Amino acid sequence: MATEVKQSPRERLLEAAATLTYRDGVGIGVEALCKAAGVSKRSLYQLFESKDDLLAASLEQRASAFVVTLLPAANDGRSPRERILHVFEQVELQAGAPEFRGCQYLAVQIELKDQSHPASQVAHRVKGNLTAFFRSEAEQGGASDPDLLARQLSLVFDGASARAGIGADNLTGLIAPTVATLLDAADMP
Amino acid sequence: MATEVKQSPRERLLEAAATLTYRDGVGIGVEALCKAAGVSKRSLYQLFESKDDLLAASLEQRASAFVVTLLPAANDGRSPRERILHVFEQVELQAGAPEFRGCQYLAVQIELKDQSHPASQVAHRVKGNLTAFFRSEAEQGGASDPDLLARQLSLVFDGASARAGIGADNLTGLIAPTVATLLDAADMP
DNA sequence: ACCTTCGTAAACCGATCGGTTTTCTTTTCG
DNA sequence: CGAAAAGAAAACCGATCGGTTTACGAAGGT
Repeated sequence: MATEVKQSPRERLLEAAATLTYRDGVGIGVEALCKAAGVSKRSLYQLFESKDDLLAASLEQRASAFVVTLLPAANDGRSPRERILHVFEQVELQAGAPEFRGCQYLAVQIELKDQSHPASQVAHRVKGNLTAFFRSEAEQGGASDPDLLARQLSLVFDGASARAGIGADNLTGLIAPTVATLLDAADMP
Repeated sequence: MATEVKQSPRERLLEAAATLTYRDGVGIGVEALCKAAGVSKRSLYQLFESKDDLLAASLEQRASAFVVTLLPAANDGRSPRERILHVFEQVELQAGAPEFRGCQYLAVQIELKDQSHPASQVAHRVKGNLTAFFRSEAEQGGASDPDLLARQLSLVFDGASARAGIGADNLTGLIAPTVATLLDAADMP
């Protein structure tokens, strides 16, 4: 039983917004968004309050895909250390793709420069969730300072995806040893 | 003897471009730039080819201030380890300022999303210079893998300033132990 | 004093911005 | 089938974009 093959205008708009905003930035015009989604501007403004609202909603929807792609399954048999390393393996994997441009949640916040923008707040929450995941695993794994380790891992996550996104580093042979060093220093087996 | 107290239109434009672009993003209009600089659009386009050219030139000029602020003096008596730590102390210091928005060179590259843009290329070079500084100090300090260490430190630099810039972390108690851990792991005394 | 140079202010250009409205076609459902 | 709702296409709105041009005032050197 397949899920609907046909996407609703709403779904097409959300997908187009996520894709084009990621590629071209939040400055992308609504005209281009509508064209890519095959949806009229009229429909857009019936479904969403504004372009900002659409952007926030598209980030919100992508959040689930974001965690599904990066995070390990809820209770696989692996150790917290392995589960943390899994996240960074995924990052390195994604960074290999030619269209990779870094973490979209970080990019949106940097581009908007307005913490009160609805899309910025969604991005802030998503990033907070990732840090919370790291902290939870750190506690589970008996890290000496779970909070510090979670912040360090988040820092590496953002630094790595940002530098890969701007072409400053290709990450090969970089993330794994860095994360391992931090985990070791936190006495996390 | 003081340098000219009066700034030329060129200098005022470069400063306004750096300041306003950092605060509002590269999407800032030329009208606003001219107004802030107290310079007419006519003069702008006599002094610079285009807005993109002005942006690139302003980043170029700020590059020297960037290194002067962050990097230690050429041959102070300190050890490479201390000289590296000095950079991160400066970052943590800057991040405390309320108007801090992260590294402007990273922000410009993320906002432009175009590696061939003249301003992106300036930013790329500046970032490369910082990595080169780290590598040079790492070699001087006898790090086991100077190239790896330099990439790790650049990653921490960008991750830290980005996360501080978007308000995801205030960096207190984070950078120093992280950098120390990486230096230790590289056997750099 | 004169003329040239430099620079500001402001009008102007076509294009595009986010957003609204009108018109016409397609779909849906009783 | 026929009415009603949905949606696409496109004209339209005022504002603003990057960039050009015109017109006029304030210097500067001789």
